[in-house]
Amino acid sequence: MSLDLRVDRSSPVPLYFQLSQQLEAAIEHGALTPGSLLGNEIELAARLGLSRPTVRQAIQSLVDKGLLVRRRGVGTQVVHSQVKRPLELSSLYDDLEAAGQRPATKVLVNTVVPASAEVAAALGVEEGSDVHRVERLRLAHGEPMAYLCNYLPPGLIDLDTEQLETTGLYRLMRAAGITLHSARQSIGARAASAAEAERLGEDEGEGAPLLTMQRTTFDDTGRAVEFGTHTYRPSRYSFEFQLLVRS
Amino acid sequence: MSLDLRVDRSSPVPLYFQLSQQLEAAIEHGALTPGSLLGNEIELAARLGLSRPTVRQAIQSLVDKGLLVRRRGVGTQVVHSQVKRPLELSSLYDDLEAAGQRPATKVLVNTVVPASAEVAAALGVEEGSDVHRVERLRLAHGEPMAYLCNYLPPGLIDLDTEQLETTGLYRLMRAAGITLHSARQSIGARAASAAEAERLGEDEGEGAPLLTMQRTTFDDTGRAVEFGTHTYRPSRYSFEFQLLVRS
DNA sequence: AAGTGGTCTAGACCACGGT
DNA sequence: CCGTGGTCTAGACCACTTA
Repeated sequence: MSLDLRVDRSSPVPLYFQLSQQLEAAIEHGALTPGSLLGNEIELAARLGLSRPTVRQAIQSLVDKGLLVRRRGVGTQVVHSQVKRPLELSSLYDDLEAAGQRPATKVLVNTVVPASAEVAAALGVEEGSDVHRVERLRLAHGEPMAYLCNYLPPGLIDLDTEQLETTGLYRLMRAAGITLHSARQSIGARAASAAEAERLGEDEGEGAPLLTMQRTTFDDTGRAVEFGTHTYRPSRYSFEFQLLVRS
Repeated sequence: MSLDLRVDRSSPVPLYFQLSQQLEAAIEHGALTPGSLLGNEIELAARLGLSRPTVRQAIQSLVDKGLLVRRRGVGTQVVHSQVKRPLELSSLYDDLEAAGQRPATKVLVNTVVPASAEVAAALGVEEGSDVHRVERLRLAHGEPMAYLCNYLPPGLIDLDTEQLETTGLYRLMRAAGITLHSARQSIGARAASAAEAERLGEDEGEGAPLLTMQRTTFDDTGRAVEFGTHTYRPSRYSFEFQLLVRS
């Protein structure tokens, strides 16, 4: 059926990006079915009036996303997949909002404290120097879901309690011009203390299983911009993500 | 210091790959320090006798890995980082081996069973059709660390109990010519049943917190090749990984 | 204004997979 | 053998950052 592809050369959007978006959309809503061939690059380039490298760049970006597979001597195929989106550095707030869970946040603490050894090591600052400390309780449908304790280096961002209650920390950082780049995460589990169980509303009380996550986030210059220790109610939350095999 | 870079045109290894490997090695052992500029692409291309697109391809691959950052009008910098390796589809066996933990495996069950509704949905086979079922206990230093229950579609791979005890499932699949492509994971926590606690040697017994993981793995044609339900002793294991922000 | 990366072209030859 | 993707070249112009 030949797929209606076209590029707009007067647009400021790069040509390869226009093409990759259209291909992705075609895959998304089923115009390109799993397993179907994409047709060779030279023909595709000729049809669109583009050079082969430009077409390759578009296709490669979708291969990197895991939507397409290329095989020498065969061609480029749509992956056969239940595959949807790759793992990304996600915000719990955004995750909940996307799931239609109506997230709410209660800021418990928003202050400046001297950095403990652990926090200093994670953020790359002097032990005992001032860092921001924010403790929040995240609720969904009025039920506690997670307890979030975060540390931030000073002077990076203005931590307004009201803003923290209406949006996520990541969104605030991005709005402050910080380009998030990578994060190191550790996910584990342990038994709750009596105080933790109480805080999260776990009826089981002390000893109830908790899902824990520690994360240090870096901006594009490699500086640590946030260190967080989070605990989740496992009955309410789990981490779901998609991995791609690195080639 | 100018960094001793060179390419071997008689090698079958692609030029861009030779270059990216040398740059990565230079970053790894500190010849290129965090924050340092890489010098402009044109000059680098001229110095190596390569074309600019080839040099760009080398640099881009390191940008994708999170080792370099590019800025228009500024240049290409080494990321400032504690950043090491990106998240990959990992094998518990390989992880443990890399950590010097001397993994051992005890195969508890290796049989063929009719697929339950959950397994059938995950593997994309008919409910009640035959699937392989493997239950293993993974030990490190002689201590139980995880209980692994996996299902595989029939006819994919020869599941030899002896091989399963000496290596990981992923390595067996790769050796059988299966190209792993992506996986969908869910990580959570819950309380152990009495039997589970016993199996993992948790003294706390029933109610002890467990770290749980469910994973469906797909090959490069998008077919599900493995579905697993794993439980880990949280005192012995946690998931550690690095995320990159998708651009 | 100068220098950087971002995009794009129009070719070329090679390696691999299937016939 | 032919067709595919994989790699590579030698240019070009543009957009952005910094001084």
